[in-house]
Amino acid sequence: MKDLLISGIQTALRDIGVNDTREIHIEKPADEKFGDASTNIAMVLAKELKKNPRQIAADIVAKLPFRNDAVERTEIAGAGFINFYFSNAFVTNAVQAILEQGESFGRSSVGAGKKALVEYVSANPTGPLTVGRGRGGVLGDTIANLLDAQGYSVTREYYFNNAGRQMRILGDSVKLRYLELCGEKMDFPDDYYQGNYIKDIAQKIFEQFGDSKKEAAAPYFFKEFAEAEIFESIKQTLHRLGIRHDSFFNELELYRRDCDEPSRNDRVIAELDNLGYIERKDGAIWLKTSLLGKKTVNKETKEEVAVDTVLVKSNGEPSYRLPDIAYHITKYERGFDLMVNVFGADHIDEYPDVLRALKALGYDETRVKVAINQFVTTTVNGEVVKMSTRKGNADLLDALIDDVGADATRFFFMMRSKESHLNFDLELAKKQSSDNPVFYLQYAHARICGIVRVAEDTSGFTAKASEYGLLSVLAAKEELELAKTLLRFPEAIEVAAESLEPQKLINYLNDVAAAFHKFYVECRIVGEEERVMKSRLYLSLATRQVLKNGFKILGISAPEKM
RNA sequence: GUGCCCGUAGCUCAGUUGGAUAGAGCAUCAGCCUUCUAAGCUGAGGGUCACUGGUUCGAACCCAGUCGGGCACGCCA
Repeated sequence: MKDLLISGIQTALRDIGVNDTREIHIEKPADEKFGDASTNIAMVLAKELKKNPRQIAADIVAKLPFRNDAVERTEIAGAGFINFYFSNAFVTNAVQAILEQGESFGRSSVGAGKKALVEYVSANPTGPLTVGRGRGGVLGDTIANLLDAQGYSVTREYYFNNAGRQMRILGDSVKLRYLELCGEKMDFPDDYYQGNYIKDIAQKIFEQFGDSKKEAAAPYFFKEFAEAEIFESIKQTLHRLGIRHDSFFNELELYRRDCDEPSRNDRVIAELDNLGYIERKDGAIWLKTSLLGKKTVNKETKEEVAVDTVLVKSNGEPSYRLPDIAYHITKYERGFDLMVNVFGADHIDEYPDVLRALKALGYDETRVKVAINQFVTTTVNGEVVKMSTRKGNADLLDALIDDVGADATRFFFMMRSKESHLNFDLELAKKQSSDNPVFYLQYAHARICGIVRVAEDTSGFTAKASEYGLLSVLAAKEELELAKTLLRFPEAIEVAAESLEPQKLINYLNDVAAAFHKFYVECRIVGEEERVMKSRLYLSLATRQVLKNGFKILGISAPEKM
């Protein structure tokens, strides 16, 4: 529809002598009395044509080429808006198309033939997932679903590191707890992992091996045992939320040297060196981000200074930025056209360095999109609970799912814009289980299922494609309003996918549910004259289809009874 | 101090990328079930869109500055 309007306006513009390919903005007016769609093109042109915008609007309208009957009438209003009113026939025909397309309604082919990689969760296996991680996981999973709906071939990836200092501390923490179980009294350092899960893992080892591991002959035994346990629990938690990954990328891959071949990390250094972006100083290897536009301000002098970034520490170990760069290169090599990274606000300073390096190496860095989500503040009875895996008082994602269920958990994480801090009151979420916002949407779906069941039982209704034409009977205000809302679904997905904001899809589905509930209250279905009843049943079925398709993308269930 | 994010109704937040009278949920108040699910619908009250300037036909949205909150600023990841 939008395309039809735009091409029509372009034709009209040509006819009145405005010849350019400017973007024509079409929007849905806030107030229904201003029609179903409107454009501000006349006001945009007013300045350069030096004419009254209303006059320009009149000129355009006079030349609009709509020969078919999709647009019933066109009006000029306000300062020069051109408002379009769709015909009922156009709207009801489009609803028929929803029923015909079924599960594929809303899907698009704009990403067809393109490969997208979405990286999310990517927590190192040092402990159970926290509530904060859950938000990124849910957002990533849904963004992947959105891109899939846009036609992309999507790979979901989890990037992790099972080496390094953090993992050593993990192994040592488990070992200490284990030795305690073996009856040895010892101090447990503050900077070790304090969580109860450490004790649980130690207990498991003790039950399995008794005190036979006391001497810790294999230095990595505790670390590896703990890693396997924790990874399993992370996957289990993700599974409860319907989050899955197609591939797990181990950071160690980037360090591996096969038969004296340089590692991927080595190659990044060598290539950057060739390009003159490497400097060796103080025993470390630096990326000269000073040449790539990185600046900061000196605290004392308040002058802007260019700064460099360490890639390899003086002890010979790469800093995390080097493997990050190498990792991204594997994404390009694997042929991805779009790479989305979902991570928390604490990584906000990291990715610009990576992008700078990629650009310097000749990669198109605009193919990388970063979706930063702000933190989740968890409160209990109004008091903020701070999260820290190390401290062990973390509010665990699993506990949250136990409390409010998977649907509500997913929904809460997505219902706020990802740039906003999410205020998740655990007590409230528990209590709210009956008037939780997710139920507003699901209730609409369940209601439709109820109506259809009654229609089947009382009048032997079964949906038949040959009867879809009865939708043309629809005429009531609430019916048409609902129908028009349903038609916006493909655009809602597109906007949500492009902005990487699942929340925009939720807002749209809220409109659908609201429009349906209003329709339900005003328009009886079962018991009405047959043609009316059926037209309303088909409208309801189309609504159910849109809700169902939307829920699938959001990863929440579509209950038939509530 | 520097960078990013946020500041909109009593509370939690939307606001279609600069449009028409700024919206929803919760909370408060007043209505709607002998008929398909009242987890719903209708209405009322509630606003200096943090503040000050600027840009223009037009600003919650863009620019500059100020105030307040969060996060990050390491040869940790």
